[in-house]
Amino acid sequence: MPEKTGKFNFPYDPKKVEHEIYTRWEKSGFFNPDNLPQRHTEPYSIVLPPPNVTGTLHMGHAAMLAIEDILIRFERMRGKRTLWLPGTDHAAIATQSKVEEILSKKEKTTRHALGREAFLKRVNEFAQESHDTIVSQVKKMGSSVDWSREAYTLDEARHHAVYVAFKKMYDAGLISQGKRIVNWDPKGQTVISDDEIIYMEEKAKFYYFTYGPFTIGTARPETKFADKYVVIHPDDVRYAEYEHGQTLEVEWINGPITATVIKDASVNPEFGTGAMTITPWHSAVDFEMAERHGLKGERIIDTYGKLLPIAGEFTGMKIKDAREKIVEKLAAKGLLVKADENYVHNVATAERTGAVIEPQVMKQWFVAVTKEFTIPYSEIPGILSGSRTTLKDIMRKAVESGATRIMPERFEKVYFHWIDNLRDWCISRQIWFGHRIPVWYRGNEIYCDVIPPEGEGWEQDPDTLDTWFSSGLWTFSTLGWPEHTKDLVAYHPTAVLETGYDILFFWVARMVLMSGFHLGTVPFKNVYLHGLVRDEKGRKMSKSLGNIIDPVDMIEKYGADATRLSLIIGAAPGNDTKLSEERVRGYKHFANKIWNIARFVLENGASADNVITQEEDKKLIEEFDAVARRTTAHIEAFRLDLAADALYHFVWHRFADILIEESKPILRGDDANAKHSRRAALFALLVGSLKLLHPFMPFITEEIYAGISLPDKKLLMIEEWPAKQT
RNA sequence: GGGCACAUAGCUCAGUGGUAGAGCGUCUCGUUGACAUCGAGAAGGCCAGAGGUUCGAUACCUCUUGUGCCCACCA
Repeated sequence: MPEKTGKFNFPYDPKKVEHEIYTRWEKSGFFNPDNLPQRHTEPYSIVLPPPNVTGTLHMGHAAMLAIEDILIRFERMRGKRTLWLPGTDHAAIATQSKVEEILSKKEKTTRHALGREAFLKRVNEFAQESHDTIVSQVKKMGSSVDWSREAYTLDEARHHAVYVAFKKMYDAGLISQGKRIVNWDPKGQTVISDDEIIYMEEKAKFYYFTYGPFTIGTARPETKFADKYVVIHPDDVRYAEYEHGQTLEVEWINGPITATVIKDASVNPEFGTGAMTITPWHSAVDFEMAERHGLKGERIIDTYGKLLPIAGEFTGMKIKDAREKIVEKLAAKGLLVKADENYVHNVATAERTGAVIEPQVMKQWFVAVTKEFTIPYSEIPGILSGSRTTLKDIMRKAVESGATRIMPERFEKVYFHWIDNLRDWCISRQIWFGHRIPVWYRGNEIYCDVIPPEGEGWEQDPDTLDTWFSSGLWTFSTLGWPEHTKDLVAYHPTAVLETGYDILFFWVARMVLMSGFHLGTVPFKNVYLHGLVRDEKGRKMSKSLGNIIDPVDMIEKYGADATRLSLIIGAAPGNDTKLSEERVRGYKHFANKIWNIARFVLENGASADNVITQEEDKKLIEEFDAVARRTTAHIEAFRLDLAADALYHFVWHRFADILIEESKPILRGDDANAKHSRRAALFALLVGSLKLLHPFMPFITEEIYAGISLPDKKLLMIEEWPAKQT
């Protein structure tokens, strides 16, 4: 009877072993590439997309951690000097609004009541708590990140990098202050960028008013007080009798005004009556039109969404309340022609606060994306060192040239399309949590530098930077830039940036911009975009739907390995994944299967002492080698889903169901040679399978491997990958 | 308005120029020595529709329909 190896007699219990295994890995020091054995030479790096310190990790984060850990563990076993650099993101506006929400709900107070300093203390406390939770969750997933290099977008080193970056771009003339029309969030009391806007479909009333000889259409009567320009298309025959620049006396909301006729080709003659009035201060399109013709605009709405004194009797009213009243007044004056009740349009809302965006003309800081500058050094194909270029050009060429490859490829088109429509990036925010803008004022003097100016009377700009400004530097600020560090030389550009397709523009493009400008290189060679993790019905997971599956719950119940596999198999790059608890449970079964394979093989006396002598056993090894090569090819092609699926199939339905079953009679038979050889084959298959499975299921494979006796055995995480070439 | 995808077994999805695969589910049978967190087997698909290219198309091209997403936004 075969000897019983006690350890394998019990069902596999991930909960018992996972924490201990992670500690073993951490203690080994091998997460840090500096400690890897000599065979690990060629650097390979991934920076972890830093989770926001706004709370806890969700399944999307878990998928990200699983994918990146697979790539890192795979390359580490292949002998690369792997660095996976972790960190967290202060997430400026997201974190600030979260804390403000807590303050208003639980303590009935506001940030203004607390004051800047006290409020920031609260935010930092909150951020610290979130950080600690996130770190523990990252560990639970088995992520082999180098904690010794952990970074935070708001820590000292990153703060320095942000200031240096700002200063350099300021000096190059790419960052400047400008009075332009911006997206004002009246609830958040800050400006936000174009990308932070969500358009919501809304049914509204569309009014037609008499405006002198014209009938004009509008959905926003409350902005019309200062409308002194009536715009028509130059070729519109209905209005041919009116000249561009002609003035007319018209009766309007608060009495007669002088209106000027403007002819502009951007007017759509098909829409409404083909005649409109414009409000340059509160509409981006109107603002541009006004700029074209040198028209004056007036401010009508304040930063709280209330009407200014220009509104006369309506002064101080909220725009929503004022709307009906103004229509009533116009109707009373006989100027209302009709109202269309079924007008559907898209209204811009703020991503964070949900408030309706009120365009305003304000002085803000911008990054110029189409302004030419001389790039001192460039490795980006198509952009020569010392040549004139633009940030937009850098972003385009980086991907166009193939220096950065986006997967799946279809997102490259999306990326180009976005770049073509890109406007200057507004980077100042009127919030407190974040990197304060490194600019100081004294009277008419302005000073920009990494260190504050000397002398009396200087006031620092109260605004902070868009969170994506600091995350744009992430691939190199984490490696010690602006210092010319060893890490920076070895690990930049990084190998892969793996993230959700939803932040392609926010983040990926900004990193390309920043790395291109500051280093003259791309930030990463590959962009791997994963999909969203949805529930089993394909809905987004959300609190209100109550369909959130918590990764920590799944790990507690089924183990990290099963959780990882459920997020990998069936998840092609860029495609959304549907996850259900059933699936996770299914992969727990698979973990148990692996456990029992090991138990069978080891209990039947297989060990490193056996030698393969039989022809059919050699064939088994060949079969395994083919599986190893196929797995390797899939991972190299970033098809982790296919790699994992192929392994799952081989291990369960080939190794367990067929090879082991066929081995039983041999192992119980009388042919000593056959028995010996088959033991060797099963042993080789077991050890090989553990290696192939390790990147996907690191815990159980490491645990089984620990129970096997082998000469020169190391931790499985640094053992050699079975397939040398594909 | 512009663009990008997707449509394959009940469900979730692979796939390839040579008339289809997996997992889960369903059904039947089996099994006290690796594992019931199991095994063997079965049923189940005009590969969305139409046309074209080809000796041959689920796969390549065009159109149609349906679904999802992104961008822009017209007062």
